[in-house]
This record gives sequence, structure tokens and C-alpha cells, in this order.
Amino acid sequence: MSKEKAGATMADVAREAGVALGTVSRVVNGQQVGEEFRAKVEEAIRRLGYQYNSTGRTLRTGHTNTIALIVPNTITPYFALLVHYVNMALEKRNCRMLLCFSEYDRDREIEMIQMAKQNQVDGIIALTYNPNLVIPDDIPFVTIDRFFSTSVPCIASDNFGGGHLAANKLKELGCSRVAFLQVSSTITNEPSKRKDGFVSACVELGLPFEVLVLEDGQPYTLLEDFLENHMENGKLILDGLFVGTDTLAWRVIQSLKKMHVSVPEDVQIIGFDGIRMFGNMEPVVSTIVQPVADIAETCVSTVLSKHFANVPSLICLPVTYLYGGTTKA
Amino acid sequence: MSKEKAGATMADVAREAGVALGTVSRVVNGQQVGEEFRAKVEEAIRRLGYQYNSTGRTLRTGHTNTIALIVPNTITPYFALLVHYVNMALEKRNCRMLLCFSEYDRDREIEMIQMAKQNQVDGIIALTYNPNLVIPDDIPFVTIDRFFSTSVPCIASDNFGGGHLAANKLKELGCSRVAFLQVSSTITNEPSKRKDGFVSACVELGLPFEVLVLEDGQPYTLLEDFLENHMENGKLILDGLFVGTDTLAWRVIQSLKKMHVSVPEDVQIIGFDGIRMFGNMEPVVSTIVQPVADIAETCVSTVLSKHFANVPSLICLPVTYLYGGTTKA
DNA sequence: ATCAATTCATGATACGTATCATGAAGATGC
DNA sequence: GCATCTTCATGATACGTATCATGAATTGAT
Repeated sequence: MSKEKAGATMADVAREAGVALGTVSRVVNGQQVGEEFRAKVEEAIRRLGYQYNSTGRTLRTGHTNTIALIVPNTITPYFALLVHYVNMALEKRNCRMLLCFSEYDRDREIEMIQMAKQNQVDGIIALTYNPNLVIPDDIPFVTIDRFFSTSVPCIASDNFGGGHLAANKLKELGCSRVAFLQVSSTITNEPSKRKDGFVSACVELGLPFEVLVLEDGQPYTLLEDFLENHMENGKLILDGLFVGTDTLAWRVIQSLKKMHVSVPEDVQIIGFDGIRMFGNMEPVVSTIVQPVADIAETCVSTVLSKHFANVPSLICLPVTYLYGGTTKA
Repeated sequence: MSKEKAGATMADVAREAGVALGTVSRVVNGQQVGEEFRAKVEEAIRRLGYQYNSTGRTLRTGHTNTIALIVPNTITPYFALLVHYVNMALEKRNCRMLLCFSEYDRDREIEMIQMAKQNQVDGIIALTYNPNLVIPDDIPFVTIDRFFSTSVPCIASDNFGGGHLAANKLKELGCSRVAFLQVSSTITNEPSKRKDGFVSACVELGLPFEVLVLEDGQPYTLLEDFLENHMENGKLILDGLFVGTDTLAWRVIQSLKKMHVSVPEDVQIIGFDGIRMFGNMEPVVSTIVQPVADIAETCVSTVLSKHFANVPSLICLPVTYLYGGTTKA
């Protein structure tokens, strides 16, 4: 109704209510104020449609209730999920999200950390691939999937356990000769342990296995070559595949389709991540599901922790198996 | 190297350089300053590692170089794309993005607009489904896919043209009996014109067509019923489908698979949006592609326009056809 | 050489808020 | 009824910045 051009300020409210500026502040912040004064102030606030100005508050208090989230992009479904759940976890705590895309560019990552600090964010959550990133030590900083040092908390899902689970599942589903396929990033990070868990379980189970890890940048055709090399008389001699990523699993499936190998009849495939088609439909592959919501929640609660210094330095969250049509169950 | 606890301030720089505060400000903002002074200040800035504090700047100038983007979520691939390109367009202009998820909740949309204003964003870009949203008139506001009034610029792709294009394409590919399938949102928005364009073109072409638009909330099984009802002797009597969304097209394809109707041999299908599997792989359906990057760029340039009042109220961007395997070409 | 015009550093101010020190008023104890 | 303690509104201050008015110094013109 009222035509306040720029929003009313505390001074306006104070004048309207006939009280001091400080009193208004204490009402707004829910501190102890005499009943009659509180009523007058609240009435004035209502009448003027006052909303606090977060810039002024930030300048005074030094904190913004904003957390920066740095991810490569939002097009990759896993990152999109992460962004969504992080935002939800933040919102639950009345915090805002400053979203930054690194696009796997290490210079950009550095700029963004600087920019975030310039914007006085209260903390940073980063999923980064920069091998020698300098983590600022004057602001709460949490990483995802990447362990830097004991002073930088890292949240990840149980990648080793996931690999273990995949091997056991393939064995249980009757596989007798399996392989692990992955395109590795240039750095060693938590997801690298998917292979370790898988190999370890295969050894335990006495399950014959092979491993192909492509270095980042090597052409995908090498992976197709690998598959071709395991064909005998038009049949694949592997009957189980654990692929490091749902995305890669999907590509493998497409390649196999061209080679007239049928999934899951001839070969069963388990991916990793738990990506769903269009975000909400049935999974596209049988997979080891990362608990994205938990990861996001943990990142947020960690980065906002009052006692940030005493926070554990590596938090591992449990994964689960999800049937998605590329295995027999 | 230096152990500045909290970042240096302009006053610190001024003291270090032996100049006045205002001089530092003018150097930082690239205004005219005498050469000797500029050198002294720049040296002091370098020495102290000064970075400007954006909160102080905002409090003084009133603008934040931040735009709020309100979308339902980031899990839906189309929204994820949009978020990505909007951020890129903003970054190019040295702006930040405050990302808000409405989750299709109209109350949340209202809260978020209020929150955004409280955070003094310089403008808002919103993709909303709230039928009676009150658009604030004291801040640049741009909508996507939804026309409110001539005073609120709306950016959309050429939905009518897209429908037209789809019909022509199906005709060109030999279809003789087609249908339009869609789940409509509860409100009338630009995407509703996909149907209009399609129908209009079918009439022009003399192409027999049918239309099924499910109201939001009606079960998907109605769509399957529609397909079942068009089966005769185990064959679908429709040979071309235009589906309002890639997501829905995908579901239709899954249903047809169960009915042993093969795509594109028995029926050709064109979707809408241009979604790619995992964000970067081959398209999952033949489709009408929305120019998401252009849309994002236009939204940003519009909302940041210096002469916001004189901006066109409806901007329509051209769509293209993309083959994706569910048509014959 | 004198005056007007220009350049440009200075110092002060305001943006909106939270909090500290102050002091007035009321409550309690003897 | 006096002193002590508590309650709580007040007014002032600082956070970091951009800009306005001021005036000093330099330039150009006559």
C-alpha cells in the first residue's frame, strides 16, 4: 500500500515510534526490550514495512550468512544434485549460497576464492581438481571428494566401500570375470579409491579381474579398444563391469550396443554416483549411489560449525546399491 | 607472506602511502589521480595486499553487482543449463549470482523475492509458475517463459515457431497422422504456444492431428491410455508425435517400448528443449532446441540494462531442430 | 606580472546497522 | 528512608566505502 521508494531504515522506524535507534535494533534482533517500547516499535515496523538491510548488518557484524560453493559446473548431473542439496541445507539455516563455476580451470578457482573472500562469505565449500590449490586459513573451508590436509575438512562418500560393494554384488550376481573401467582425473582424490575397494574385494573373493584406468585426456577410443580386445567369437569374455561413473557407464553401454553385446544378459554393469535421467526418473544404470543429500548437509553443517577448528578432517558417508536395469538384480 | 589477519582497509593503505583516504578510493576506482600519488598508492596496495571490501562499497553505492536467479530447482536438466549460462553471462560482466530454488512453491517465490531485495540485489531473473505473483516495481525484474505485463520484460524462445517447425519436420519426414502430447502447467505461459504453433502448422499442411494435454496433476497413465487407444492390430496408428518436453518424450518412448512400438521405425518423435544426456553427450531424442545460452545472455543484458524502463517487453529467440535418433533424420 | 581557469589532493560526510558506555528509573534490602 | 542493585532506553561510535565541497597549486591568457 505505502509508497516507500527506498525501504525504510531503522532511523525511520525510530522516528515513527518515537524511540531511540538502538531500541529498534534490539527489537529487530530479539533482545530484551520493555513491553510498551516493543509494541510501539513493532507497530512502526508494520506501518513502514521495514525490512532490515543486510548490507548494513554485514558491515557491522562482519558476517554475511552466505557460503560460497565452488563446483566445476551445473550441467553435469552430479554437480547439479549437489548444488541443489547444498542450497537446501543452507536455506534451512537461513543462509544464502554464492555459486561459482570453476569449469575445471585452476586459475578461475583461485579467482573465485578471492572473490568470495572479498564478498565476505562466512565459509567456502569447494569441489576442486586443482592439484596445488592454496587453501585460505582465515575462513572456514570444506572440500568435497578431495583430501588436502588435516586442517581442511573433507567430505566424501565411502568410495572404497563402494568399490567393495560393487565387486561383491557382481560376484553375487554370478559374474566370473570382471573389470574396472575409469577415466581418472589428473589428481589423486577420494574417488580414486573406488578402484582400490574393487580390487581389494576381488582379491578377497578370488574373482578374476582386470583394470583399465584412462588418464584424463586420453581418447575414449582406448576404452573401446579394450572392449574389442576382450571379444572372442563375437562374445565378450567379461561378464561383469564396474565403471567409475554413471556417465562413463552409459558410454560403455552405448559402445557395447554397437558391438551387439547385450546388457545385462551378456555382461552386467554397475556404475557409480546414482544419477537419474532428467533428475527424477528411473536410474539409467545399476549403480552405487552417493548420498548426495547427506554429503551436502554434512558440508554445510561442517562449514558453519561454531568450533570449526575441532571438526574431523575426513568424513566418509555410506553408499548403497541401486538396481537400474543393467544388472540382473 | 604477510599475516594480515583481517584484510587491509583503505584507511590502512592511505596511512601506508601517506595520502588521504579519498585519494586511495580514486585510485581503486580508476579515476584521475596524479602520477606520483597513484604510484605511491599502488605500491602501498601491493605491499598490504589490499582488496576492496564489497560490503562497504555496497553500503555506499547501493548496488551489489549481484543478480538473483529464481528457478524451481537445478535437478531438472533444462534449469541446470539455464543456471549455468546465466552465471556465465553474469560473470562476464563482473556480476555475482544469488541462486534461489522455488521448488514450484508460490510462497517460497514470494519469500525469495523479498529476501533478494533485502540483500540489495541489482535485479531479479525469475522462471516462475506462480499464477498471481506480485512483481516488485522498484527493482529490474525479468521473467523467463512467462509474460506478466508490458512493464515486465519476458524472455522466451520462439515456442510457437518451434511447434510450427516440429509439424513441418514430421510432415517432411513422411508422417501422415500425428499428435501433440503435453503435460501443461497450471498457468498459461509461453511454452503453451508450442501447441498453438503445431496445430497451426498442421492445419496449413493439411496434416491430420490430435492433441492431448494433461492438466498438471493428472496421472501419467492417461497418456499411456491415449497411446493404447491408438493401437490397431498391434500397430500404432499414429506415425509422428510432437511432445512438449524432452523429459516427457523420454517417458513416452519408454512406454512405447513396453508396447513393442519401435522408434523411429513405427513412429517418429520430436521433443522440445534440447536436453543432452549427462549434460554433454548426444541428445536423447530428436528435438526442438531452445537457445539456452542466448536466453541467459538476453536475460542478463536486459536486467542489467541502463535504460531498463525502455526495454522491449517480450523477446522471442529462435529455436532449431536437432536430430537425436527418434526420427528418421 | 596579474588574474582567471583548471587540476587534483584533502577532509568531512553519509550509507544502515550492532553494540558499548552512560545514566535514569524502578526494585530490593536493611 | 537511604543505599545498593537491577533493568533498560538513550546517544554515540565504528564498520569500509564513494563522493561532495573546499582550497591549494599549477597552468594559460592577457
